[in-house]
Amino acid sequence: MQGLAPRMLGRRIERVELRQPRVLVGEVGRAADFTVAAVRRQGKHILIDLRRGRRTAHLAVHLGMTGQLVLDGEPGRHTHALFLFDDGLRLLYNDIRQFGRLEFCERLPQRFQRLGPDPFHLSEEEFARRFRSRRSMAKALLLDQSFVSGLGNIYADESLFRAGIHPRAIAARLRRARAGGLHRAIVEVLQESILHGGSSISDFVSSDGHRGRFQLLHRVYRRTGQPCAVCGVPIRRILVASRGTHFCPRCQKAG
DNA sequence: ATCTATTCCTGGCTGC
DNA sequence: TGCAGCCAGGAATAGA
Repeated sequence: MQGLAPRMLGRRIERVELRQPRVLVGEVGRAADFTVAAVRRQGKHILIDLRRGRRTAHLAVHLGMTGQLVLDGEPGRHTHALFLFDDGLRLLYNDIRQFGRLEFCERLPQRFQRLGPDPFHLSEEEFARRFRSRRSMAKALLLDQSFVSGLGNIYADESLFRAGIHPRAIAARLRRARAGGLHRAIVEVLQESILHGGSSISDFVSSDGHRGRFQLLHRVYRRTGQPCAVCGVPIRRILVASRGTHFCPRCQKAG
């Protein structure tokens, strides 16, 4: 997103080419003739605010697992939309598994109002209060976008590991200090991954498939059977909220 | 409120 | 070497 904004801001969309209807919502072609007024993020959604005279609209993008927004790349077999700007800049939306969505809308859909707060904009106290008011499992809560927005499977597992909290721990049963520690772990993990380029969309240009440095930071995610970096006990994998969940059975406690 | 299962889809992996 | 079968996963949805 940070890579997208400087180049797209103020540019007018001259032409739109659409390939795979499945990932497209609304009449994406109507984005033509609009100018990019802002590029921002809400949870896992990237919002491209558009303006044409007094009219406003949005391109709302959710990358899902394998979606990519690519500037000036070559369109391939997984390119579903192509935006050509007035200065020759080209924006591609690629998505291999088509779990992502690219939507054109005049007003943001309801689901945006249901998005919970960004972890960065929550105080530790507020997070702990919200967290301890819920009776669901810690991992499920972190994945619930109406509780906090922006966390996916990787960062949920990594945050719980750093906080030493078992993914199946009941949120309401954790002591306040532990809930606060979880908020610190979340912010730490997110900041660290951003620092290592994990969230910079323009870095995804490499066609060699999502191999960012952030993978080197993972201490539990997809490390099943490998020794815990802290205590050496093998990392375990279980299902929580129908999601593959990785944790250290010694370092992460339910209490 | 909160749980599970299901659906979408493709590439990567396993095993024969 | 080829190919079938299985699996992951974000979020919406249905049903408990």
